[in-house]
Amino acid sequence: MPQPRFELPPQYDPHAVERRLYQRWLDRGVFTARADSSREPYVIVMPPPNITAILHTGQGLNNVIQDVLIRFERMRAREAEWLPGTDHAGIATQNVVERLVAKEGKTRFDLGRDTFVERVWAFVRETGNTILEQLKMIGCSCDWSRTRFTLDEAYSRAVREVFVRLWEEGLIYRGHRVIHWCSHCLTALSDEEAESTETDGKLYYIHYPVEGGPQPFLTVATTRPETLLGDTAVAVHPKDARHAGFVGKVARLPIADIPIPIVADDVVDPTFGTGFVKVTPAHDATDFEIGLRHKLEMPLVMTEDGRMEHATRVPKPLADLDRFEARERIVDMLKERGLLEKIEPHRYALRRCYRCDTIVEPRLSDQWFVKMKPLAEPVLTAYRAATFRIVPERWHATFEHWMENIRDWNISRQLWWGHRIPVFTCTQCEHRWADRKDPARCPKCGGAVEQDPDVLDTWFSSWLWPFATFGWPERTADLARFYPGHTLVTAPEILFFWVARMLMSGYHFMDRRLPFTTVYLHGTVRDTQHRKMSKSLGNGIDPLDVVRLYGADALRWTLVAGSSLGADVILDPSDLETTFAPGRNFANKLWNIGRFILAQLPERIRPIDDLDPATLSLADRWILGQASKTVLDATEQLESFRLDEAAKTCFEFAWNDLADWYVEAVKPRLAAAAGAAPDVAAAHAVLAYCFDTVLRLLHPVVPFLTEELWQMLPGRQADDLLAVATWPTVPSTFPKLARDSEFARVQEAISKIRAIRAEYRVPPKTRLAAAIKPRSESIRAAFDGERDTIVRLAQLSELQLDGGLHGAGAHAVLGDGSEVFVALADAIDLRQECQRLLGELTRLEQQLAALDAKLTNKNFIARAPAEVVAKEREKERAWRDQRQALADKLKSLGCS
RNA sequence: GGGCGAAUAGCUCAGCGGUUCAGAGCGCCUGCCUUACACGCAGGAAGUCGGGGGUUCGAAUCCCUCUUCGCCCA
Repeated sequence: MPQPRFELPPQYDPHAVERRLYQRWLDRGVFTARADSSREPYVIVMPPPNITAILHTGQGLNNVIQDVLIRFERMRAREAEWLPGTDHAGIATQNVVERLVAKEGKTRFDLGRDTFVERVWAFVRETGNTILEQLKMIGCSCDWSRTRFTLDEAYSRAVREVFVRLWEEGLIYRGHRVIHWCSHCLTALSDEEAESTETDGKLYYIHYPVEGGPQPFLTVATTRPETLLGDTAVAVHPKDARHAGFVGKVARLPIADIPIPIVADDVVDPTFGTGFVKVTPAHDATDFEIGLRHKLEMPLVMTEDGRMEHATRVPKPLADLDRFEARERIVDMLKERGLLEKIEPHRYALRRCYRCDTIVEPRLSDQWFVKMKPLAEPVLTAYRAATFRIVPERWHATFEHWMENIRDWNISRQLWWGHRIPVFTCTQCEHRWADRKDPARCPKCGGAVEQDPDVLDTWFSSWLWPFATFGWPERTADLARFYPGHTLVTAPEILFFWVARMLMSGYHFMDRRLPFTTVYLHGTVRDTQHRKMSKSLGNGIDPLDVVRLYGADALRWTLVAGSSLGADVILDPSDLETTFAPGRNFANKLWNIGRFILAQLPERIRPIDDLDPATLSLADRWILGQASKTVLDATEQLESFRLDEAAKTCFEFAWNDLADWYVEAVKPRLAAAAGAAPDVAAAHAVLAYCFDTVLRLLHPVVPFLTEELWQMLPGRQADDLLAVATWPTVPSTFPKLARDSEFARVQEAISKIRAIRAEYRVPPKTRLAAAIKPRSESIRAAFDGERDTIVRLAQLSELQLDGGLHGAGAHAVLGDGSEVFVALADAIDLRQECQRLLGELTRLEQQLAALDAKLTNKNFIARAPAEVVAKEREKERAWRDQRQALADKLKSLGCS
């Protein structure tokens, strides 16, 4: 026996290979796309994680999916660009650093704006690359040479350019209206950032005394009693007959004791509460509209940090109280005055800050807005014209609905960390304009200028990600080459925040070219109770723990194979062992398949298409056919984003076909390989080809393990890398090799014999004599050709193909009617044997009865497609053969 | 209140009109350390495909409805 070329440990050790291989890929620059390449580009831009983020499983899933796609296309000879980067995350980052500053007993106001911002920069410089480094640990093949940050100088120029252009186009305006305000972050939020959650709250019914009305008081219902201090009217629906007599009268606001008008307005929902609605224009968006229509006062009765404050409206005991304390106090005061009718439980949507979870307060203020309709409409049209698509398709309605009902975007944030809004105001002539450069003087009067103190919403920079990252507004080679991109992979949570806006900015600023052709929305990672994994719930899984325990490939495999297109991924944080066993087990299996095959292969292997088909066994032809099918299926599945199916297709080929059957079947041939018989050369060539092929197919999902094994295949050059090897295709010679499916008969015969052995408890090492009586001469040839395989895999001492064996034994019938006999002598129990065969016969007769009913049904014959009918007839023939064979067996055994 | 999705083996999920179609992985049972792998091999048990109604020659698969759960938008 020749010396094996490798001595490999029986268990795959991911840690030994991952770091080394990743470094090798980096050194060879295989992740770096070239703008001057002649290859067709394939571009993915990574959803930039927050600069402060550390990797969680959801991002792991997101990035592994992207990596599978980019590696697949890279192997398909596309110029693959996967652009990584981070997002400055205004609110989140500022919050993190504020907490650090707080530990020193200070606030950002103590430090002052410039010092604080410098502090954030220092923090970002120190920790900002954490998550990108973590992506390397899980194998992500990003083009690190093009890593971007939304506050990079060049990127900031793009943000400013976009702002100024929109300003010039009249799409940016100053709005005086009620916005969502976070009293913790002290900033305005967009509609999307104020997340609404169903909440169990209370509905308070409050009496407002009325002067000269039909009754001495009216009753309003509210969820926020403390806001009544800001009421400037009570409204009813104009057609509400119950309350018509009140309109035009004056109510007295409880506690504040201020007269307010009773008005009629269409927006009042007469079915809500009592039909009377308190109107608080400065603290409710709907009430603000009512206020405008009725020219009401709009007093703010709260401070920016959520405390009650107003010179005349907020009385002493309430002044300076937090809004929720004030609510309790006001309720008490109303009770004392007999003005609280009742409190009812009430379920309603409450908005919370998406960064700090504080309950958002609607608040009247001045903010910068972007007019969205002109940006959204062309994208909607393009979408309807199928210029790009969303997968899975079910997001269609959600996307359209949001785009159709798009609302203007509040882009100012009262923060310090971010892109300062480039709007300048002259302190003398009050001229106001947006500028690409910081102006020293007012261009109109030469007066001193002041810049708007606010910064832009972070999403106002990330919506430019697909082109600002490539150098826009400069006309760079990168931009020409890598815009527009192809696939955007993200979670549905940010479909509106980010995806829709990128589509709009891309269309608007990049000559009506959308930034990608496909938006792939994947699922959410949840625990076994279907709760989203989160830091606050403590139900997260640290992907790097998984890497340490089981390796990056096991993590990747579990995530990819475990999530079908767009479906949520359920993982058990309390049992990593069970959760990631499939990935670890498969990695180890593949390792061991390699361990065996690599030990068998000589230095020189015949190329697969050099083989003379005449020298191929049935098993050879079968496995090559399975390989072809696997290549075609896996490719098609990856192309249509069904990554889990692609993974499983390869899994089944590697494990069920190659390892369980082919490798076992060729062992005798390999063992007998003293000389260089053509038979052995063929086995080597087929093994090498199949293993090489499946490594290529699996590389996008489990890159480390496959690269490591692939390096060891014979004939590798020193600088060959699987990461840039070509994607398999089916050789043109294969169809005529692969046509034969007769190996399935051999498998079935072996399985039947094994089942008999198990049933009669034959010890594994005991070899039995067996006979097969083939149904036809061609079937006989198949069994004859794989005689050694059957003998080996069924643990036989001999195999006769002409029914030569008689006596006590067990019987079985194959699908095609061929008969199997296993000699068991004393071990046989005739009653058991009869029962078993009778059971099979009964099952078969039931199936046949159902089939007969189908075939005698005139409607079926008439209406079902001819090929379906033909297939059923064929099936019936085979089953009748089986039944006949079984009946004969029963008769010959004397069963009754 | 409107929209979307899910409900299939103990668990996590595939299958979404016709192939013995009721499947996979994990778990479970039986037997095996058969010189690639016990993270393995062989054999096996296990589900009236959430309930009801309909369309069809034929329904886990399409339609309606109900129940439960989840998500999004008011």
